[in-house]
Amino acid sequence: MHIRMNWNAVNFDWNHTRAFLVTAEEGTLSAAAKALGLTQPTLSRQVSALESDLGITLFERVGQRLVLTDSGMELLEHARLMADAALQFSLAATGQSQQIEGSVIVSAGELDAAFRLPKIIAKLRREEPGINIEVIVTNAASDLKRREADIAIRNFRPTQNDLIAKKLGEEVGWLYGTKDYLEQLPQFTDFSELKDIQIIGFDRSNLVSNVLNQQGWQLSKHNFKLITSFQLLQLELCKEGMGLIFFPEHLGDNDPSLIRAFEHMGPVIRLPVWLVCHQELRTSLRVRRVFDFIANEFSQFLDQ
Amino acid sequence: MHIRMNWNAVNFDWNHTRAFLVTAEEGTLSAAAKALGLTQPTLSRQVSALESDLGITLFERVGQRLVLTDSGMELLEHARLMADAALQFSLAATGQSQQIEGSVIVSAGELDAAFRLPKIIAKLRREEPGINIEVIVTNAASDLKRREADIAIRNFRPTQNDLIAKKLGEEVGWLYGTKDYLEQLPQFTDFSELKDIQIIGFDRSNLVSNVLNQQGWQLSKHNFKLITSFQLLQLELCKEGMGLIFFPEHLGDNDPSLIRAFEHMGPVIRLPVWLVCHQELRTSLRVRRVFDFIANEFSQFLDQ
DNA sequence: TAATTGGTATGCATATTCGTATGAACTGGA
DNA sequence: TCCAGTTCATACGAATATGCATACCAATTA
Repeated sequence: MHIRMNWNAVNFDWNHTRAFLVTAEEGTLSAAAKALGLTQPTLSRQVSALESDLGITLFERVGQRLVLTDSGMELLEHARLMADAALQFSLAATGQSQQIEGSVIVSAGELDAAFRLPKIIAKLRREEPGINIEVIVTNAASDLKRREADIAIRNFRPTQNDLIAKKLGEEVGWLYGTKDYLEQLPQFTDFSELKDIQIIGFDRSNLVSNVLNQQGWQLSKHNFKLITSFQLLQLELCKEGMGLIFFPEHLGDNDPSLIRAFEHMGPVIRLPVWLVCHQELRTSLRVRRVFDFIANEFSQFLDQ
Repeated sequence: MHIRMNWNAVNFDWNHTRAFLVTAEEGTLSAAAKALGLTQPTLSRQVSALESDLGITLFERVGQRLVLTDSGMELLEHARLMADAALQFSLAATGQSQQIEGSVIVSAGELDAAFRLPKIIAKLRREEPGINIEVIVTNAASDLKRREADIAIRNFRPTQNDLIAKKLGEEVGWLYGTKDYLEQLPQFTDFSELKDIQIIGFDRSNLVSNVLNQQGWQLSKHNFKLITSFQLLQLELCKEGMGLIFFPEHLGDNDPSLIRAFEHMGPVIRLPVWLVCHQELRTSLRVRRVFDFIANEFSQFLDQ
């Protein structure tokens, strides 16, 4: 028995709802337009049309800014849910897509993006010219659930169970420095004799120093006089002899201007490297191809 | 900190998703078209466009019927969820819409209330049956700030800068009288010969006589033996041949019993007509709707 | 006060989408 | 086999939505 459904309630322009949502989230029509690849007048008219359709004023036009009305705030929640559903739809659609042509978004850190991905992507492009690759370079982990990326390279095991992940190996990290910098360090028998050593840090969090101090170092803020989260700048500062950096083994060893510091103490840290992907995308031929390709190629850079 | 969202994943045509859903649920494009108030070719194209966008075949065109593919069936679930969200959005919207309670209060003068508003309100009621109109008829300007009215028709530019106003045009005012009354007036070459002419006045203020005297008349209290601020009484008294009245052009010309007096001298006065609105225009679509409607309809009565 | 910046709304030419009309393919029954 | 009744796809003129240019407005800066 077929139930005759009533579609009247959903018979409004869903795209206008998206226009409303993105405008509310981005704060301005202009920003929303840029985010959606449309123009500001179009967004303006779409939002107005939605207001007219619903019989509700969603935004107060106060001065140069749009401010959500109470009604608008109420509806924004529902619009978010609708967008979530749309996102799931999109994910599922990409997962169902069996055509190899299309684009895949890969999220990676700066070092991977700069030193390892170029060759991998070049090789992939040669083998699969139909696949376009977009690389998002970020320190923070991209949100795969929000679909900021299809595939991500990460240094921790993913927790969310709707993600599929493959451990590619382990990243071995050493401290590196220039030959000159290391030679001018005092011969030491105790870590306290290295109190003036300079390490170029990531940020003000004590992540690196904590790890090192656990191994007997006695590091404080004194030892991190240069701080940047941009790792390529860290590298160049190190090459200028400004201090040591924390760097992956395969990259550091291949750079003739870098030398392992305190090699006899062994590597500073071993980090797992995971390749992560949304579960829905497992069935996508295209995403799977890129996933497997990166997994295969990446291993050469890692300890197994 | 503001999280920069990625809207690419939801940047497909949501309406096409609805087209797909309804088509799948209804079984045929024709039925879906009827359900959505569209036509079958439109649905056909929207579904095709979605298939093209996603790179997926949603339906197998087998014979006269569309049959869902496996991918289509998979995606149908997600489309349903999206429609559920859309339904909730719609329900919330209509709830919010009805939550804007109270009627729209319009303030107008007697002449506008008696002669011009009836047709406008009737037409508005036909187009917007949900909007109740309350009309406040007053000579004095209603205080919008105290919300004695939402919308007011006025003859002067509003001073309070937080009110929204729109100039509708200009009211052209003449002196009118009955044919009989005008014919019994003496032929005159000088205003002094009209010292017994009767003009039905508004009140004891000299507003009208001042204006006329500036144009060469020599009027005094003698000429205002009948005074009432009730303009409809003025009109009826005039029609009884009791004297002249000061009356808007479009109203006077349309009344067969009235004739312009001293037409060769030109209109007595031109007054601007402003439509002014309470702050609530910003939050209430209904107020805005009435405002725009009156603004549009009123123009026919005025010089631009 | 004037210029600049960053925002929204509007007029207009254009590109896209839609509806009407029509055609083609399939189903079921005479 | 033919016909009536469906259904989906295509062509084309009309309606609609879009983008560009611009007006306009508020806030900030010189």
